[in-house]
Amino acid sequence: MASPIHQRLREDVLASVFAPDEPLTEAKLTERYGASRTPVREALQRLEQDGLVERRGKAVVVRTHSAEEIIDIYESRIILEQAAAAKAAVKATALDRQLLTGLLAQMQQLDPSDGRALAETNRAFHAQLWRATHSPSLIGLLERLDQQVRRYTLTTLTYPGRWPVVLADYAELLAAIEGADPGRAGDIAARHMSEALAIRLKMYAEDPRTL
Amino acid sequence: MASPIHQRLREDVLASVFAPDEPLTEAKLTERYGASRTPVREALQRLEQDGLVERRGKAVVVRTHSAEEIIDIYESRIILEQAAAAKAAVKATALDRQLLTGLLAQMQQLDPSDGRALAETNRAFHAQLWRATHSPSLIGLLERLDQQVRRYTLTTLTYPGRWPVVLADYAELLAAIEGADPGRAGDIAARHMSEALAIRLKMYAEDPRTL
DNA sequence: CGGCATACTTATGTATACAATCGTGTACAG
DNA sequence: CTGTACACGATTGTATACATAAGTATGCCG
Repeated sequence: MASPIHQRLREDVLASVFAPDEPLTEAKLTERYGASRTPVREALQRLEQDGLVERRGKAVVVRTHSAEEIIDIYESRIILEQAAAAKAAVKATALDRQLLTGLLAQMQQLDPSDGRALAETNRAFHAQLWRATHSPSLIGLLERLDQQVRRYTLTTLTYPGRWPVVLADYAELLAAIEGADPGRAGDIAARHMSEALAIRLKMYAEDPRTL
Repeated sequence: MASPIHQRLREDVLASVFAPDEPLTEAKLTERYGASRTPVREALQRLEQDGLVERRGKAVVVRTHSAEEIIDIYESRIILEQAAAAKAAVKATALDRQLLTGLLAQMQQLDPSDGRALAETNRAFHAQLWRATHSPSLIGLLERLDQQVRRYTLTTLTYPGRWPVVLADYAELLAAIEGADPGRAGDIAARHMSEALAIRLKMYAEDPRTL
């Protein structure tokens, strides 16, 4: 499986290639990706199940989220990230810790204005933290939630003054994991995600279009 | 959408109609459900994404879980059920509480040996509790986890002495929700699910085939 | 002039034909 | 007798033709 057009369409949706109300007709995608309707339909179905697109009437459009929905997803994610951090503190192997340390070092050398690089490495750090739980179900749930808001997450990292705090949080989190302290690791993760939500809310209040 | 054969196939998989290593060939399903390959393939893909079937080499088979995997899923579910109960204590409407009360009353009048009825109403109770959170993301995550182990959950409820404890837990949980006490509601839910996991582990130790 | 019915256009839902691939069995060689 | 290579069969992946239904525009009637 893992049809190439499935991934290409996903990337395009996440990269906001399509307007929020632009109908993703099978004919259009067929031409765009040079495949027939069958694999296109398959890709659309998968993205629909992932919550990245939705059927509106007959047409399929990229799914947008209201402010309430994004808050809701964030709140669920706070819970899962807390649980993941706590579990990682118990289950992480030496390799996991090494990889996390390396990623943090990488992040510390980035240009804080390069939003794209920030988002990319930040995501890699989170993904590695999830893997460090060695819990397939947790990883699956977190990936699912992350995907649904990935189109929006770029913005919080470039919020004035945010990036240094992120780095400090991660350093503290790693220390808690090194110390095998699940309670502290969970608290840090929960606080970190709560702050991210708070920033998002503030940004929304300042300019509702940032959604 | 909501193809009827998708639901039928799902029900059959959950009802263990197919052997764990029986290949679900499209030809066979085509004949069984009287549809062509296209909708059958669609159904298979959806079930695959739901984690109910998996591709083994070329064939698709119903997914089985090792003891470790089931424990892992339970542990994630403990976290989510705790969060859901806590949130329900805050967000539940009068209607939600009424529905939960009604379901509990129903459960108290069931024959404790009728495993099928127990499982059914128990599931309805959980589902209503999830809805009482009014959190689409939480509901989605819990539904996802539940589906993956639904084939196994029947058994814990009929474990000797378990059912009365379940009813007592639910009554206590409802009281916490009525009292709008999220901490207590979460604790009860977490304890309840932990006990369910413990029972499953005990059953597995007594007879590994119960998986 | 406005609303509703109806025909038409366009997109999706379904079936089937064709292509490619994977697994398997068999035959041959070492 | 065993390991490997090759060929065949079965099953899935892809393309396309056909059926159906939803959305839309137009024209007629009120």
